Amino acid sequence: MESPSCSTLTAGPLSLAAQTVMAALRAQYAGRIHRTRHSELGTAEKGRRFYNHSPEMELPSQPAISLFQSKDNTFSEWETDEPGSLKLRDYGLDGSLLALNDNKITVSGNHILKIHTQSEEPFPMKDFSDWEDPQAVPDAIVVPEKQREISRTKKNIRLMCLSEDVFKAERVTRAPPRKRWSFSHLQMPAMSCSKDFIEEQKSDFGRQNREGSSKKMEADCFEGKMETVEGVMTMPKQRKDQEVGMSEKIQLNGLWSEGPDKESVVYTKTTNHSYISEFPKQKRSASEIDNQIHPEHPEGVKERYAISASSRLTLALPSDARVCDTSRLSQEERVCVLEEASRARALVVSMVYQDGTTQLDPEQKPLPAVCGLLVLLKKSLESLDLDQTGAAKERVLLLRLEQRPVWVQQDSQHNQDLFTREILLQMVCGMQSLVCYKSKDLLRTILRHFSRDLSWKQVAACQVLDPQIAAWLLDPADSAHCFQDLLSKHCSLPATHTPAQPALGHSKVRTHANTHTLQQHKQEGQKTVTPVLSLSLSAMESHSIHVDKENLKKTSDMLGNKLKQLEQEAHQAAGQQFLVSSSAQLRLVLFEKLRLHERCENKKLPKTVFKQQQSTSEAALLQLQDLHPLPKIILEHRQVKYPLSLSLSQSFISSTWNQTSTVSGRLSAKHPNFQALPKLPVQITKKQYIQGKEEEFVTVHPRSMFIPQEGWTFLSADFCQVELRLLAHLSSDPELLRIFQNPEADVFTMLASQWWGINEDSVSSEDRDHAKRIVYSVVYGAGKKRLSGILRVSLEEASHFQDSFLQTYKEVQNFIQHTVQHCHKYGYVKSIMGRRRFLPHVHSTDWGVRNQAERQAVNFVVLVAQIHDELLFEVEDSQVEDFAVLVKEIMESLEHIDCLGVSLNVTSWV
DNA sequence: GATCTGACGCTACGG
DNA sequence: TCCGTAGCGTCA
Repeated sequence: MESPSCSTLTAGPLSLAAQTVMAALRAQYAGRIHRTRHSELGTAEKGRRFYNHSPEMELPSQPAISLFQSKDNTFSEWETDEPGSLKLRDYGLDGSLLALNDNKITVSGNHILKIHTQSEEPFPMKDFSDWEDPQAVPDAIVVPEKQREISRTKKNIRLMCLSEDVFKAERVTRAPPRKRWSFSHLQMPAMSCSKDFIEEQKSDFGRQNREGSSKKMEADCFEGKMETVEGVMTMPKQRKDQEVGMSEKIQLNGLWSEGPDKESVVYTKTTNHSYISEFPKQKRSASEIDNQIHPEHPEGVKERYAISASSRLTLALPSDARVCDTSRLSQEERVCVLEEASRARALVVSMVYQDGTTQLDPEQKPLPAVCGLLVLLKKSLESLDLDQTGAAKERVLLLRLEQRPVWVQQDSQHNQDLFTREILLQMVCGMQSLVCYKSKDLLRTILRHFSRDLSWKQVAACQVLDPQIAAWLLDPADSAHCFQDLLSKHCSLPATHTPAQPALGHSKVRTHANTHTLQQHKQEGQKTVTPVLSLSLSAMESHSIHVDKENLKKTSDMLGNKLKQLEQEAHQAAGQQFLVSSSAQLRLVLFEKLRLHERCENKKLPKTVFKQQQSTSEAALLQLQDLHPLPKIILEHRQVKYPLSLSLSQSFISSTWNQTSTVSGRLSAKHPNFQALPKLPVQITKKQYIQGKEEEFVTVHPRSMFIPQEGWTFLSADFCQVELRLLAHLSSDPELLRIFQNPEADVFTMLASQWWGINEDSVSSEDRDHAKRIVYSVVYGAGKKRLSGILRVSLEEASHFQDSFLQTYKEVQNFIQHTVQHCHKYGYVKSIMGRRRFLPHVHSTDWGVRNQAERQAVNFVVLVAQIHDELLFEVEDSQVEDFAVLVKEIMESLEHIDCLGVSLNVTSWV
């Protein structure tokens, strides 16, 4: 409100453009695909699902081949089941199907070729007999000549040459998305089969077949919903001499003891006929439920392939005149549509998932596979009549993102794919704005879809406008959970936009800003970051980092041993058995059995936050460690335990980055949280019980578990003490500024050396880290008690340190006071980049609550770093030097923003 | 009886 | 009575 950019934006009513964009999204939301709920299905449909095919349906070659390929979340096509056959699937890091055990499989990159044998045996033993040794699998795979031929003529399909590229079990174990069992290092995917299907096979299907009926059935195998199936197979209690193929072998290997899930597929072998299994009883996925029976029988093989998820999707689409299924357009019409797209002012997009939901629906826990995009071609940003009469004028395109086997594609289908590409390129490389809720997911999908033909660099100029981010910018603390929330929160009709609702106004304003050009975005720094960032994030998520599995195995074994040893020591010291990792049990031992707290009355031991019990935290144990050997053992145990708990089971990992989850404007990462990997190496004493041997120290670097690909190098660059520099700038404290004038100086090292009275050179990284924490805690208002706890000094000393710190840096204190005052006055604080945080609690009458808000205020203003201060790149060896210089230049150039009073120093190393 | 779930405690990380 | 992220483990 006080800044010029804001006042111009907030003063006026909601702009037409903003309203239009939101209306567009709302209209799209209204036109979402209807789903049939589970409860709406007749009971007869609940247990089975099948599709009808014409009798003349033939597979393209003998033996039949089907290609499974998906770069989205899961695979998109399911092949007709042979009677009673069972399928084991596995999914890759990106959710793509890696393997399907139906008799014989082979894997190549993202492509899966499945080869049916015409065997009568559902599970010919020979095919799986070698799976115990994954290396031997290729021998079991037969690739007929004919299929090799196909692979050679159709460039899109790469058939892995078995003799050259050995099928390794590791390929199968790559990045299991969810829980699964392990089979030595081969992890088992899940199996699915429908009981009803089998039974129908026996009765209906068999009879009809004999009668020459045109019906042929296909089992629904929980398409695209692995989690319902995965890890849910219960194994038969049969004799092992009854051949049940691979699954049985697993059981024989004792792996299923880990706990089959009763609720899911139960698999049994009966003596007289085939296998019986049941559907999961509860966890029916939306896609199972939504799959509709196709009302018409498509004819012929090529059509047969068209009955995939997206065609079912089309059937489920409401008869919305605006939706234009691009697959049904003629070539001429496509040209027209392309024209129209290029003329559009903005493209409003949302992804359609395989179960018929879209990005605008509430998010499901496991995201279904993407099978299409809805693209609204906005002709103008001014028209507001979208919901009413003008609705039909603006086209909504439905683009399918599935991939079909090349050999079943007709020319028209091929053309359609080209067309889809064209539109997508228009979207990401074109001049018009791209509006998308959760744009990161969209960009990631597109990048994956075109993994070979499109680099993230090509879409770098893409102008994505994301309402989710816009809403978050307005009120980071209260982010809407789904699009509908967002709509109801910010986008009620313009009439509700009253001056009494400043927050509402803001959101619309931001949306407004989003619909405008980047120049306007530049008025507030964060807006320029927004679109670019979601692109970067999607690129980051598409990239995975290798895990050094050998190293990992070695160290985790070592840590495991150490852990056991420490456990024993702890039990000895305590004089009883107890669960070392349980803080509750430890509390009993420390404070009820040993009563250690009574022996340190002069020190106040920390309490737990909620229950005000004796804490067993590090701070508490440190105070107790001189009284008894146990605390020390526990401390070491925890030190060892943590890195072990982070053990990864994958060869490649890639985090999910969330831009909108934090109130502070930073990024957060999940699965794994790369940001929280221990930075410092952990030193572990490896005691040798063999006489005459010295104690051995082993250092574990958790971050060394990640290795660059061959020929590439990690390049890390970070800002030096951004926050403290920022504090210096904000407070204009002469002392602090003086320190930063020396580019070589490391503040924390200096402080540490002063504090402990040692030479700067002998300050260890731990000392430095310690000093860092102290400085920040003092600056951000830690109490004297807290400080004495951190420093392990008396209250007086801590108090003295605090006073002297604030005396030395007087302006810092002024700055803190000023910030608090500002917060009291306006109810919010603003960071250097213009981001606001509202802190209603500053007006609280509760002293504690108010103080907390005040601390948060100070913290927030300085917590400006949008991203953490370190950037990690994976760079080709040959370019490392040049790249390092470039990165340093770019990062240091940021100091010009807002005429920062201090220079930003960037260090980089390889 | 096995399994799931949410609250809580603690520990990393970042600043 | 520094703050704010994620993640793991225990326990009811």
